[in-house]
Amino acid sequence: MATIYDVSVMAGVSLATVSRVVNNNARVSDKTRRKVLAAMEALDYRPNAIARSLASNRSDSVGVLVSQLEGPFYGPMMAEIENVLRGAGKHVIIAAGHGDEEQEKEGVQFLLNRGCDALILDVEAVPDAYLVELCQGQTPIVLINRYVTGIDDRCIYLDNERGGYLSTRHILSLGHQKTAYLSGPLYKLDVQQRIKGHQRALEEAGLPFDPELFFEGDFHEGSGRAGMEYFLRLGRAFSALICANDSMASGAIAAALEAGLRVPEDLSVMGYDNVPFPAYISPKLSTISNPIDKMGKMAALWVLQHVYEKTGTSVTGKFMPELIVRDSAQARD
Amino acid sequence: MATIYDVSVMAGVSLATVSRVVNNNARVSDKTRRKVLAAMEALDYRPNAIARSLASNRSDSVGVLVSQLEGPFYGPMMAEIENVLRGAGKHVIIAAGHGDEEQEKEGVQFLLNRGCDALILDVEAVPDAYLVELCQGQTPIVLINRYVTGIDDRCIYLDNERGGYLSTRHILSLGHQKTAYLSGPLYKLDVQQRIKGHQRALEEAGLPFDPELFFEGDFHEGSGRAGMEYFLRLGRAFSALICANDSMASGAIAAALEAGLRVPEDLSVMGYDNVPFPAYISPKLSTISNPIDKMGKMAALWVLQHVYEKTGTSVTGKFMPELIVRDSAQARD
DNA sequence: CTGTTAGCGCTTTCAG
DNA sequence: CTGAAAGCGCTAACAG
Repeated sequence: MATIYDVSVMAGVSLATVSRVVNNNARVSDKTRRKVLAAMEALDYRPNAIARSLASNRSDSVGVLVSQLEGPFYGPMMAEIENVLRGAGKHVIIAAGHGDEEQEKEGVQFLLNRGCDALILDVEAVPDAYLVELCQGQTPIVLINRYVTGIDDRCIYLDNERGGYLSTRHILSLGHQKTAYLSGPLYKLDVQQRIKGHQRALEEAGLPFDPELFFEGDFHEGSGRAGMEYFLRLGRAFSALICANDSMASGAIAAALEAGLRVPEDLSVMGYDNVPFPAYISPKLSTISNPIDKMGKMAALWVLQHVYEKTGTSVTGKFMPELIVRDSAQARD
Repeated sequence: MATIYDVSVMAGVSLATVSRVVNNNARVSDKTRRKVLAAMEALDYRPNAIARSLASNRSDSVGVLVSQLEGPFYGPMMAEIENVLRGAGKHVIIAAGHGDEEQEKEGVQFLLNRGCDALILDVEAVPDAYLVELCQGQTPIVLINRYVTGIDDRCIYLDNERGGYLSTRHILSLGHQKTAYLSGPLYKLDVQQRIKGHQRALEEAGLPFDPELFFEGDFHEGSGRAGMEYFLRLGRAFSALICANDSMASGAIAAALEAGLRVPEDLSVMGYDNVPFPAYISPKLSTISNPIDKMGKMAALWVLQHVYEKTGTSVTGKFMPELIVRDSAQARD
């Protein structure tokens, strides 16, 4: 691999001059530039990113930490981040936190040690205080999918209370009175907020919240099945099931169908997140939009503006969910 | 940020000694080691990965290039790679190639310049020759989802001809005579192989391949819809649709249902890939397993063995697809 | 406009 | 077992 030194020798100039033409950040005479470019070409010179980082203390790369790589949720987000950043000549280093505090912290350290110019974090297990402290550090941080007071300006998040409210209000407006709720892990803030919205809609309609018709799942299909089976065993009547995400809704529907229920004729089901797949299969899932991809894009734009000083559209932190009516929920007869 | 120098001063030893205890690769007296560890602790010292890479010419990170970040397909693969590597203290840098030759090459360059110790590539647009040359270079390469003669030992791939064969044979064994084929992009090798397998099954059954009942999609749901609509407009009779992946199968089923067809009563549909979602919704998709996650794991193991010299299970390159019978295809009445 | 010269933080011979 | 010292490839003052 040719180094900057090889190029400088071949072009008959100094290291510094080669560096200047590579970085295109200082005046170089046209003639010299041409000589250098020719040498670079001849030697197939590629600047060593590592050395450059060490010397300049920036890496033209931003770190992204997501809780998981698989599943339908984070893909679109990562794709958008990568898109925006790649367009600006920056690169993305991805790590996974697996929803575990230790692993999340480790991932952050890894990205920091690798000299990322900024971090985009989707973390759920670390405490707020840790994040506040992190924001004090040298490396700029953006939080996605989480709201932390004190560092509001670094947060890009969905109004989950509203999402929960919209979902339940839709069900109630269809005439359902008895509803079951299939929740995500209760320690997660967004889960709590979705429940809050659910309860607000109930209250507004003068309906009680029934803690028995409530099941705490883990956001995966399997726990959707488990939840449905639990509700069925309970033997309590309910005509609608409100789920905290689409994956669990899918699992629940599968279990319901297997138990001989028709969806939506016998049971209406609401999802949440508007993940791509369920829209394509029967019954199409009614759900709440969660523009996670747009949030990813926004995070990337924030980084571009604040770290790389590109100007552009202004960045907004709070996103609004929307009701998406399809076929899995219908009016109660 | 504390540097190795700060630690050496505080511990009253030389840089070299600190380096030795950090890397744990040379004998250091217990007493010295303790002093150093204490100093590291006190200063909250974190080795700078960039500097370490520059000096040692290895980065403890491996680059992964996938064609796309979104979609249900690559998530599980990346997750497995990350899992295996993280378990060995290595890290993953992910880039996307978007199925475009320029972007794929750029991505490879990026990963190379970042000093990755090895590359795991899922590329589709670059020519074989490029890959062969790449394998000549310093950085070890593993190819996933692609077979290139000459570098067989670097390839981890699925027997797609067999997958195509299994899918079609299943349909024919159910008594279907008229089948339509919804293909992926024809320039892709695996697509061509799936078609080959399809044709072999047809031939074996003494049935002709009908080029009219053939549609080239792009592997996304939208083209599944488009394909179905195309076949419907054609007005030709067929009782089964064989798809080159699950996403297109989902789209096709959606379009079929909207057109008033029942699946599988009026139309049997086969998918390919065994992506998570379609299993959970009605009708559950019959498909061909594509153990992409296992292939990812295998690639990571290869790297562990060949690059980091960890021993372990032996690595096999060729994976066999399996038929997964669910509900979207049934016997013709 | 161009060259010289210190480093960036760490690893790695080579002596001792 | 430990220390001194020479880089890894590049950037960024500072002179000229």
